[in-house]
Amino acid sequence: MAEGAQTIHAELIAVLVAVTQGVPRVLTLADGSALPEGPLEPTHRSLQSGLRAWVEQQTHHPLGYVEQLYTFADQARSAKAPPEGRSISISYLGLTREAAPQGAISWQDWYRYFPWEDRRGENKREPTLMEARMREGLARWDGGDVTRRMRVASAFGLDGVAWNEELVLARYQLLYEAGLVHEAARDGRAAHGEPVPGTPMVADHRRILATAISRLRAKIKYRPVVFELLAESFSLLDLQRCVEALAGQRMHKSNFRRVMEGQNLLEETGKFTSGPGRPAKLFRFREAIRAERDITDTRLPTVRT
Amino acid sequence: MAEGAQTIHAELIAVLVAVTQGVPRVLTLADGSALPEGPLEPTHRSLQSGLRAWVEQQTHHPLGYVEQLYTFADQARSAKAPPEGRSISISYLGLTREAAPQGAISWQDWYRYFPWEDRRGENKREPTLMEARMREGLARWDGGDVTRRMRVASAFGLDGVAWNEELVLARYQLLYEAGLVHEAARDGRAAHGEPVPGTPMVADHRRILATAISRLRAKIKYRPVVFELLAESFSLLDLQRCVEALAGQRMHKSNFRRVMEGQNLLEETGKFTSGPGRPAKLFRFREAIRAERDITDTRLPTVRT
DNA sequence: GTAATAGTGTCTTTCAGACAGTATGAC
DNA sequence: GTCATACTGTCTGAAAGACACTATTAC
Repeated sequence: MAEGAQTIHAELIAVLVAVTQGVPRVLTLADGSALPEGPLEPTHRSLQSGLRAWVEQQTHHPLGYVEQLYTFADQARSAKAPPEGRSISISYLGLTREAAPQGAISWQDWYRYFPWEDRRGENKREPTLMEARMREGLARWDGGDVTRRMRVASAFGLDGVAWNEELVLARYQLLYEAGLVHEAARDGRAAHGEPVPGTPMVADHRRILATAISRLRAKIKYRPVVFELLAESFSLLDLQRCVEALAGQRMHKSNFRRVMEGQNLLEETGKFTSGPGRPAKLFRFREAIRAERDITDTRLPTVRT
Repeated sequence: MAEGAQTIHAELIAVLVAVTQGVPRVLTLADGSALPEGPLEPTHRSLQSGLRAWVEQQTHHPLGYVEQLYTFADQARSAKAPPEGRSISISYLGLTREAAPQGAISWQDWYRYFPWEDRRGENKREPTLMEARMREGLARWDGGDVTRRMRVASAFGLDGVAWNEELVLARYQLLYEAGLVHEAARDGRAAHGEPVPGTPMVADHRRILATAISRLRAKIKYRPVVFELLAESFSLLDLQRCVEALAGQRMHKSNFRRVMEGQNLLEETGKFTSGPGRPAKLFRFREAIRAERDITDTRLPTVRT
């Protein structure tokens, strides 16, 4: 390979997630149209510490868990980059608790961008209007092509395939290809129907958010990271509601409890909630687990209500 | 964040994996001391296509499956970078079949770098000399500290914890911290015993390789990518040997078959092997699966012999 | 008492893990 | 026949999944 002497511009993009009262939220610019990003500083020792420093300065809140997501450097992204150069964006997923945002940022319900990913309210299973429109557009796009139809069926859980909550990115990608999200029209793609509900974002930020959600939904199943999103002490139902918020699906109470209690991740605080109804035991996360977060296994049930 | 006007140098690092006759192999420079890497070219449309083009030019072999691994940009890495700038390395995992290497590269058994990760020969379970030395060094390092001892136990499967073959990176990291790999001494770390067997690599290449192995061992369990490593048609035992090579563990034959056959990933070719012993049915990978590689679930048994 | 929320007991089905067996080729 | 390799049948125990039940508070 020859000399690579072009000007390169490197940026960090953060997907910061919190869960507040059963709503998964993501930190965005004030109008909710973009994820926060900033250039990589020469003073930063490493990418991760750079991101941590920057986020904590912006939100005045410590960042519990940080994980690298993906690095993008497509030429297509370079429109906003230095004229003769290339822009590299390194995206991160971070877990926190929500705090009053400082400056030109705000917290948004992430299902605002992906309404079809929230299936917690759908017990009766009569397909919603949105679902109907989505299926129709996708059917028009596949046009009978077997491969396309199979991709749609696997991603959206049709034709006898079960819904898999981790396929957030695959679903967004299909909707984009079928021209059913606003970004597709913006990028000059042919539409195969009315755009599906859901707020668009700048550039490929919505795709990055989809990547983050996919990753987080997969991660909580085998690594104890949910706790970064919860308060110091919490009831088992708080924990369940938090997981359900992330997964976009309801779960069986007794199974959830059985699985959580069998793993020795929690310890009782001895305190209880108050208010109407029977008081709930409060738990905390065992301290040792935090240290071995990357090693310790977790399991979660996959049960729908 | 202020203006980030430093000179940035971006490189691609490839971890190319093939499995040949039960040996997982990785592409390295001729002497096996480093992974192949090259600068990101202005002509490359995207990172992935840049890597693909470069690898296929080097190896004269198409690259089946490519996945981004991790992006590094620590200041510590910048020693070899432009004097006043920063170096960003984007690493990729790629799966191929082995071909005669062209130029200054070669294929190496990956267990050459991680002898402790190959547990296929250990039925009788008397700890090897290497294992004994490793435990001794790690015990000296933990020095009775409970947190350290628990990290070691979880990573290496001691004190009643089961061995988890995915924790390749965690194990390497612990050995590094304990000063038991050559890179630790090179970087000026205190040693807590004789270095463990295993060939060192340049800079943090061995850590990158550990990341790749971890990722691949996890991936084959839930996504059908093993097939990128196999010939066009193969027997079930070929498939099993390939998975065992990657996982570093033996598996039960009948369970393996039951699981593979229950998934509708394979189809019979109608042909058979010849040679001594009963001929084996030859299978091929169903073509539809390749298209939905990223969506289709796989399962593998986790069984030790 | 009722309403509301917390928490438990247990049945069924599925499947991972384990082992022992039979089948078909070369010689 | 022996040896070598391919393939199959079936038992067991631990879970996931599903449902119905009891317990403790506020009012």
